[in-house]
Amino acid sequence: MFRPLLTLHKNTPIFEIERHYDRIIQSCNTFPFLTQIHSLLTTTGIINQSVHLVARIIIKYSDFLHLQTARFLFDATHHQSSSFLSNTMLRAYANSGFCSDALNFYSLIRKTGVLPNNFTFPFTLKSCATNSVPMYGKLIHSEIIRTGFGSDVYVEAALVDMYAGCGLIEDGRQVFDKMSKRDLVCWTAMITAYEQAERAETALLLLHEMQREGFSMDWVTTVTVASAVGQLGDARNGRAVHGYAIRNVFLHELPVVNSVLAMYAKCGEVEIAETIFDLAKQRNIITWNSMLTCYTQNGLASEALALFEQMKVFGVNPNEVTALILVSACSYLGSRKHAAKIHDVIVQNKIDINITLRNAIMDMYAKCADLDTALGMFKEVPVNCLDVSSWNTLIAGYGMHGYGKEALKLFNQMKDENFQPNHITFTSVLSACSHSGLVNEGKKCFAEMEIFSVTKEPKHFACMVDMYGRAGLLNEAYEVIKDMKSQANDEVWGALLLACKIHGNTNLAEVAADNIFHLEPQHTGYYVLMSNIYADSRNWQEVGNLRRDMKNKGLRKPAAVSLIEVNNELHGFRTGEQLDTFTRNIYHKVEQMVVELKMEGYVPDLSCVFHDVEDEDKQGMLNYHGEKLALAFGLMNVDADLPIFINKNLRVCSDCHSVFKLISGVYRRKITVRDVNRFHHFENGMCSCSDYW
DNA sequence: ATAGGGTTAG
Repeated sequence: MFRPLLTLHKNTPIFEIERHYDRIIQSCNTFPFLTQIHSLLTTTGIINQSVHLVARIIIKYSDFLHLQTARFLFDATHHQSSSFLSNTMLRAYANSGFCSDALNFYSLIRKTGVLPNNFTFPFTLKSCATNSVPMYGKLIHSEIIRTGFGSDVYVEAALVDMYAGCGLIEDGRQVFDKMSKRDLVCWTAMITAYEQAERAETALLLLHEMQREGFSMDWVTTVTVASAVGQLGDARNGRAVHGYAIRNVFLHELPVVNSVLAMYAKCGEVEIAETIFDLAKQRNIITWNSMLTCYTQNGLASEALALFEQMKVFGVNPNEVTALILVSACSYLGSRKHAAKIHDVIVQNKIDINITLRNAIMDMYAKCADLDTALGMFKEVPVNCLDVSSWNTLIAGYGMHGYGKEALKLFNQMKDENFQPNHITFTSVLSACSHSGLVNEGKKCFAEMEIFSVTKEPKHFACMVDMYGRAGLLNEAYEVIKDMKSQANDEVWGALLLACKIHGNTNLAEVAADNIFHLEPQHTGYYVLMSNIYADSRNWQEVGNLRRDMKNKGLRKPAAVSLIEVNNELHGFRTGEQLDTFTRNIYHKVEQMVVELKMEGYVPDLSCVFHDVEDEDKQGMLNYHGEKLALAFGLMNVDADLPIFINKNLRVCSDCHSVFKLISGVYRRKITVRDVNRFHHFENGMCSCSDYW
């Protein structure tokens, strides 16, 4: 409890009384305690003598997010016309995120004739920035000029930040350029503006300009610069920033640790990120989320989920960002068990499921082959609470499972509900049509893009090429590319290349490959595809040439991983894994499987083996493809009446595809395989993709 | 007796 009033003498000067209560208010840590002090000061009449104490209490109320109580106090005082107290009220609103209240309050005090000063504007501008209300911001800007505060550095920095927050960087830049004297904060504000607008190069150019002017980065600047470098994904530059942070002892600041960690994550330097995480003296939720993101973005979703377990051990509660990261990790893994668990975590921790998170969860279920749950979540939401992404998610979900008709139905329903389809909607619809062989419907949708004034991007053309390719209409596919007004990218040519592989057209394939290798000389997948096409036509010389080409460029086929969940545990299989007793059993099972299938008419597709070896070895290598190992493991361990679900990070090879089809017939098993592009549902010797993928 | 630039997710 605080010292009773009695100990203060009746004649104590007001400044001492102020100092006394000032300390008490500052150290006050509960809301009821604060109201007690408040009423004490009211009954003793002290509050009417001290604007200072009123301000203190207002700020303290806002710390407890009791803005209404703060406002009552403001309205009840006799000092309403003081600029200082109005600024305090404004600050209370602005700093606790009540931005519209702040702006309303600003209008009010302007109307009642309180004079704004150089302190008033930064608070107001901050509210405009976080609220992103450019109209209002510009209005305030003109008032700043009119009232003569246009060349105060604080006000100018706040203006730059306000314009940036409203997405009007150029207006911010104009303010910045006109400044007569710039300090480090202004420079940082401008650099941050570019960084936030994803213009990292410009941000770094401005940084160099700043350094030429003789300023060096402080820790706040370092945070922004690390973000910019992360955007560019340049690991060498990243190490330079990290080094700078170490030399200047900035790593004591948690935001610096977090931004450097996130930077390495974006540069693909998982191990350095891990070291930084391990060595961090303190961690907050952002540190944990950044590390989770690092794993998820670098294809290490299992590590992310394992780290989340750690996080629980440390007693750190997940927030809505954590939820999004975990959901996306699980989408990648395609694990139903984790999907249910993560959904549960979200509910248990009372994380607000806003529409963005809800869409992500629906996407997760779709990618875990659980469309029903996704659809159920969709239907739970009133139509006016959905957004375009909700529709897109479900349309894409149907599409990747090969339910083209349902995807189209949703698309139509979406239009009936007056939602404006965007570029992603059309990508989803077109790819749904293509996955289901709905050529005419696809053509119609493609034409519809103009009606909704959605610009046709390469990815949309790629869908069209894919659609014609699937139908065997290679000329039409080629025409689509020729008709493109913009230049075709590797994605578009890649779709044509795939069509050529499936329909065995080596000549057109060479045209496509030629273009691709010019556009994307580093992309391994296309070399593999083209080399398979040559192998199909028994052109071993060209196969050899391509392989040498790849070797010279230092390209390697990325490691294929197949995941399968058995008894609530996730197992990963890589092609040709080392033999131990565990895998030896599985290899044995595969061989046994192959023998049985051969009796059913299975002929191994040796062209699927990339290596230039004897056919007998090829057969061996084929057998040890990760998805076959996973399947064998599944057959051995999953109950006969349950479906088998395998998730692969690359395309399924055509030999594995035939094996899966045969197994589904001979062993009467339902098998679902998710590859990079889509789902394959195998049943009764057939696949939902109709052998085109 | 008050102020401006800051990190994760999409």
